[in-house]
Amino acid sequence: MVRAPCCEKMGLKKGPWTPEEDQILINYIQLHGHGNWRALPKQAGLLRCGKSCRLRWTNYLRPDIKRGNFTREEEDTIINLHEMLGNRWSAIAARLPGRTDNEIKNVWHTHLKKRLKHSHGSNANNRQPIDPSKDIKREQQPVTIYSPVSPPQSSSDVSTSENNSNTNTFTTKTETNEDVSEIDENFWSEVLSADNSSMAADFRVVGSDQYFPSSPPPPLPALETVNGYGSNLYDTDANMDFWYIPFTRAADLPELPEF
DNA sequence: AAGACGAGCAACCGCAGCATA
DNA sequence: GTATGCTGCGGTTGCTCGTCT
Repeated sequence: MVRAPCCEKMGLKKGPWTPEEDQILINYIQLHGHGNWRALPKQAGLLRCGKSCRLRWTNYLRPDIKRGNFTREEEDTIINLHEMLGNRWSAIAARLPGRTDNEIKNVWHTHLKKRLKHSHGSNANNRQPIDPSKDIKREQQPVTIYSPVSPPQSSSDVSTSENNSNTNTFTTKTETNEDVSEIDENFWSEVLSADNSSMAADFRVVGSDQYFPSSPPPPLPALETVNGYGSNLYDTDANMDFWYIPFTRAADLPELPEF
């Protein structure tokens, strides 16, 4: 089996895009969309392969791309999601509006890996707090309870309190990279039937994101204290039919280590 | 001032997965 | 069931620019 000739051998251009090429691509996609990437360059009059066009569009020219430095919150989100998903950059990018998988990958390799290394020494894969400034004992982290059945509509609907060491913890399976765990049907009724104070006693943030099959809830306000990471409380996953909440009802979690 | 070096980032490469014939 | 084509993804490369010596 002979591999198809690469762009260069086909007389197609490689390397950095010129502003003129960018404009041609933008104009074409605005007029016709990008149904077939392979056919696009020919139809648009570009001496590029379809792959190159797609990459240029998705990573740079798309109108919803957010340019500029990553905020601390975005970096924390990436670290958090990477811990959960691994090198699934596109899945991570799906939760960071305006950021591309390529950009996130670059940021990870250039900034975040180093940051993690400095935070935890050589063991970058453990589950200890990421930022030294957030290096607080789990028992001191604020507790935040949300009901995915009826998501809170404002920050006043959120129950937050300081945790205590006598937590009677409900738990569920820790999320793996690939699986979506099933939540037993009693779970959310337990949550909903609990008043705020008992919820604070029953649940705690354990520093792990959790997916819950559900329809996407309405947007929530960002809460700076949640999970110590300052991220939104939940986010939708563009590719999957569920959403996640950055706390875990931790049924089968192992004993949390003391720090 | 200039060369060496390293960081950051855009772009490329190759593979896997999916759809279709 | 198999071959083929297309797209998307993750790993990697190499260019550019800033900093250091």
